[in-house]
Amino acid sequence: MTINQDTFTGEYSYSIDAKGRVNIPAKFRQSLAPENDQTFVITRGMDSCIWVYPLTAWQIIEDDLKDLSAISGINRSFIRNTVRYASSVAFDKQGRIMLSANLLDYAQLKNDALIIGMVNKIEIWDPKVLAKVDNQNLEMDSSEYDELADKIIL
Amino acid sequence: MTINQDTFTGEYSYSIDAKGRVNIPAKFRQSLAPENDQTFVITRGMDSCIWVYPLTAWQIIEDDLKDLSAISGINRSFIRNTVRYASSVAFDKQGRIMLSANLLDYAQLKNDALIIGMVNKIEIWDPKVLAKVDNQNLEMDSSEYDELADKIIL
DNA sequence: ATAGATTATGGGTGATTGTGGGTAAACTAT
DNA sequence: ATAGTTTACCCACAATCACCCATAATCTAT
Repeated sequence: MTINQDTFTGEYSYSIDAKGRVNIPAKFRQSLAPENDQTFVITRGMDSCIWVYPLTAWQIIEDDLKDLSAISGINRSFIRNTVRYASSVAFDKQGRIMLSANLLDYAQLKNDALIIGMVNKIEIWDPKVLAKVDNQNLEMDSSEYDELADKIIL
Repeated sequence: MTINQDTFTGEYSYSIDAKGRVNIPAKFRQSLAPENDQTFVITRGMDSCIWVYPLTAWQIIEDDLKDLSAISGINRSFIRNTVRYASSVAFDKQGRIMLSANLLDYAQLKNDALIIGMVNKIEIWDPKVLAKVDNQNLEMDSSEYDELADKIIL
């Protein structure tokens, strides 16, 4: 029934239409807390994908950034790189959000999108790009993986 | 739809016309709090760019500057360089502000401008200048950067 | 199994936005 | 004062976007 709010799990396959719109899975929309006002913040992910945050989760990040003094050059460049590609988007009556050409290009998205719940955020991938990244990860040394396994009991 | 007021994110590409006018992104104009009276304060940034503050935010900075001791040389030069070139500008019916020849020259702006939301302020860059600064930052020592990344969980 | 509700996808249209230019008032410098 | 320059305000247009409706596929509940 009602699981944790603003928490997302599962993988969904959607299409991107000619206008650059993509559907947010109904389950994700339903678990979005009301105070988000049907609004997400989308930005570049650290891999070649798009990150999607609930609005309120992103505002916490912004508040942290506000506390950084702009006198420090490192702070300025950190703020710039974090915020630069972020924008808030409300989903329409059909549950879709619009993706900018910039983000579509960055994530190499064309017609199809894989949408993945990442607990506190959502990732939007091009299927082929994700498959490639998955393969690279398989070849990685698994020691780091084991480290995590100690921390998180499945 | 009402996100945080006086908070800016995202990157936008605009052109500077022959009269030295540049558009403030519609999203930024909308998130500007009404008490600012459609007015920003523009001044030289600490990088080669123009900083744009909501009027009320700038007034707070001025108050803070009053409290800074003038004994410190750093303080004096900071006050001098930030306040010296500051002026308030209201945007016109089309949402544009005028940039003085002095500021255009400082930021090496010609025909194109990248406008970046920096949470509590806005930066106006020449695209090539920003690209160069981005590259310099990549080469910088990243330990301080990692420290920030530890504090602010994305 | 069937009817009703929900969901995914496509398209149309009016409003908004970005950009260019025009004109008259305000200001400068002779 | 006058001529030249700059600024403020106005209108125009093309491109984009937000919002609405339509339809087919899928899910839900009896």
